[in-house]
Amino acid sequence: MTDSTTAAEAAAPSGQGGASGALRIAVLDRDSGFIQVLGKRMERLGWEHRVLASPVPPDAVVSMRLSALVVDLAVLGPQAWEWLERLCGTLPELGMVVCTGPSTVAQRVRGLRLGADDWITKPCHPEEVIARVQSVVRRGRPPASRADCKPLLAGEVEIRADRFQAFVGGASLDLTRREFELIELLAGAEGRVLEREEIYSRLWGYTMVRGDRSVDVFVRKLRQKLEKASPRWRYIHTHFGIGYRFAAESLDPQPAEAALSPSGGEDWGVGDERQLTRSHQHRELAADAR
Amino acid sequence: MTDSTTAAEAAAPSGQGGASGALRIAVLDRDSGFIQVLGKRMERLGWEHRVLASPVPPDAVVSMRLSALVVDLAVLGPQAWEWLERLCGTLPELGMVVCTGPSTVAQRVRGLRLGADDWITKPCHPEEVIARVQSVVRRGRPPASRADCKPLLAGEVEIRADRFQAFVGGASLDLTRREFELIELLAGAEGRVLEREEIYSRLWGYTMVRGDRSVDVFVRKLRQKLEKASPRWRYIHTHFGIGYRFAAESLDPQPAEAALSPSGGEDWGVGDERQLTRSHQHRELAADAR
DNA sequence: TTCGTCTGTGAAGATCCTGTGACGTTTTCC
DNA sequence: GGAAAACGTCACAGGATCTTCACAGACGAA
Repeated sequence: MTDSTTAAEAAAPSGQGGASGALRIAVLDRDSGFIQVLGKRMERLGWEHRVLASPVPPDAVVSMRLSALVVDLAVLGPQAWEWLERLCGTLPELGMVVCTGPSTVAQRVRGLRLGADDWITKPCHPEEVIARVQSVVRRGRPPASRADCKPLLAGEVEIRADRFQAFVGGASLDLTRREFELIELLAGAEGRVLEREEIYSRLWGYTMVRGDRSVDVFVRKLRQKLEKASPRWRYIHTHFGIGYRFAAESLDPQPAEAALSPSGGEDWGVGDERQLTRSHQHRELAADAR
Repeated sequence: MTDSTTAAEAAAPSGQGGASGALRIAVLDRDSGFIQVLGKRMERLGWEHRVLASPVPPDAVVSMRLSALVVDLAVLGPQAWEWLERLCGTLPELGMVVCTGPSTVAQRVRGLRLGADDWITKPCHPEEVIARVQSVVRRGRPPASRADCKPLLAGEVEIRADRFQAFVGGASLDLTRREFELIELLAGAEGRVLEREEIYSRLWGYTMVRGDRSVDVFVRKLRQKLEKASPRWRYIHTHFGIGYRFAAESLDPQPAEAALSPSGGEDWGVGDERQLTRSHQHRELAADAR
């Protein structure tokens, strides 16, 4: 391989750089002086970084779980645009900073339109590159730190982002990281149907390839644990051909509504929902219960 | 106020530009030539934009619900940095693009660190500004889910894109994916007649072969479910030899029009419609009433 | 009114989708 | 270094959904 790595991997919570300040950056360039200076600077910041000397297939980039990629288009040769487009298409979350020699307005516009997040013209000061990378990464990341959001409640389940866990009656569901991310995502969108592709791209950070069953498998695992801990409720509902929807629904006839009603938030009439999905429920429950 | 506005306000759903491509942009600059060219370009893109000629207090910016702000620091004078910092602190979601005259690396780094999302050096090409604004907004905005579009209302039916479902009186119609796509398409074009070929190509993604009955079959399924859930209304109207038209029409004598009229919103001349389809309607009602 | 064409309808078969258990690989923790 | 846990992939079975077909009824032009 044409790369070198530094620093310990940093349990990147969601496929992207960690919640702390530590980033994973790759630099695709051949200008050894530039690389060296930049590398030193990043090291001082505690960023993981690796240098790539030759074009890397998008798939390989995916597996690097980067926060951002700094790339000199010159290294890519004639297929630069195609490469850029493919990569940005695959990893929309990845911060893509083009740092390359003199260019025309048209080229810069093209690059930005294809998905690049910033374009720096060489020669440039490494500090500016750093600042722009930070800017790009900062922007791509949701501002809220997970610590300070209050726990989500749904049915008997309590989802606590600060602990990466869900609880039922105080007992942990013992969710793995992926399982937790999934329930957090679903519950955060309570009521809405999330498409598989969306779930996948938000959890894994890149676009799902057709036929991938990972989401389904994790939904099953989640359901199993939820079912075991809270057997009288159904939480995850399948929408055939689309994806999944999270909504706590009691299996008991009419469980005193008030007692366990979910978070107050802006829900569009959960009451409705209860009734209106009657027929729906049958199907879903039938499906769920099997 | 020192600003001029174009375009009607457009209930920007979530503080960011709408789910479509329409953005709300403000330009804080005094270079009239630059402003004009940029304005023209944005207009062509259908963006709402306003020009600010003097520093605006952050609170005022908040109320503008912008997607992005393009600012020339020169206009801000000596308090530029403080202003920038305050604004970025207040509105981390706002895309902040600095577009200003020659600067030092230190200045650019400082600006980016304070929260600017991009920094363009004048003189620059308006197209590049546009592209960079797009890039900044694209990055800041979650991949644009269909979640935040408000439900469509027609007669007794409520179509909710976030749930991939239609509801009547709170009860789900239990539409399959295709059925939902169809009702969404038809209702989205309420009043207009959609040709089979168009429906087909928009739903299936490729052109319909002559003799294909798929559209008809799905219209029937939809009608069945609508009829069952909302028997006193007709929604889908056949236009012989052409295609279908969606319009909620009550079968009750004259149900005080106002009481049950559909969503208030921007109407595409319902009045017209009523008249011009007069002859048509006879036919339709006859057909429908069977 | 008559005929050719278009649309509504029900049903059957093909197709696609999801739930599930199992297995090999990678990561984490001793 | 080794065991355990977590992860990702696969194949299969059962369902849900889609597509196609044939026929009957409706429509429009002559």
